[in-house]
Amino acid sequence: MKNCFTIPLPKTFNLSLCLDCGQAFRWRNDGSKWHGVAFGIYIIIEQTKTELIFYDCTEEDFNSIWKNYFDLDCDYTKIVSKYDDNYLKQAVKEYNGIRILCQEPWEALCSFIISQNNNIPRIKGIIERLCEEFGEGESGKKSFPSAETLSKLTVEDLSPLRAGFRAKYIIDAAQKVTNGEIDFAKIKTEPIEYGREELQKIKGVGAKVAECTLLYGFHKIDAFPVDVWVKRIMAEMYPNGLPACTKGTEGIAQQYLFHWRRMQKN
DNA sequence: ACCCAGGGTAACT
DNA sequence: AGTTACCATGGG
Repeated sequence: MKNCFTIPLPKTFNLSLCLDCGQAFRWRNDGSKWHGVAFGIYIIIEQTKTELIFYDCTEEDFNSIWKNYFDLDCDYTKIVSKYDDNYLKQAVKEYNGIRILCQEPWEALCSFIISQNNNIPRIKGIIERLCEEFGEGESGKKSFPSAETLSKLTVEDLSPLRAGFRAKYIIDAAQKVTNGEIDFAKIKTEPIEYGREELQKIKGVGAKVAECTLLYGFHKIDAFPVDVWVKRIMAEMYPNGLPACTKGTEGIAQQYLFHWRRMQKN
């Protein structure tokens, strides 16, 4: 039995906001604790006033997975302190501690293919069924199914997911990733424009899904996904574009604005 | 019954 | 090059 691993609470960090702001879809909360799976590892995490507790977690697992997953080497305090306009300041004031998680590229790609013309509760349901049906491990703790696994399936095989017209897109993405048509290693190292072009070769991947994949799966924090909420934000608040203080970190500004706008009624 | 959801595609002007 | 119907599904 592993022990738990505890670290002092990082600055500009809020566990609930990181896990439930619409960037990752496999986390559930149970009182003050959050549980979920990333990189094939099941974990329970709790944030207290002063600490972050990783249950059943070794220091090795923390260093090799969770430290990176929560982007703990990035100084978000420095980034958000640059915000010099009232909307961004307000979003950070209300939702301080959102970070861009470093998810697995395939999980991010597949998840945001599922997200198209869909809502977050339903996205979570489809992904949960996807993992239960085709992932590996104990029920409730299963890994996200690999592209290789899904590449061998048919649209009919995916019918239990109730993913609708997105099922064929999932299969096409899995095949292109598995047969090397899409090269994740190169997308990671090349400038963002390369990933934009490559990812959109997948059926059902347009500009927005590509942008989400680059932001959440490849940690390209200058990616700027524009969904219906961000579209509203840009029309209502930034008709002349994002303020200059977000240059190079547009994806982080996007996450604060997206969550802030989505949480307010109307 | 109608509208919307972290959109994209194909078929139109 | 810029619009528009349509795509499955489920909640409000």
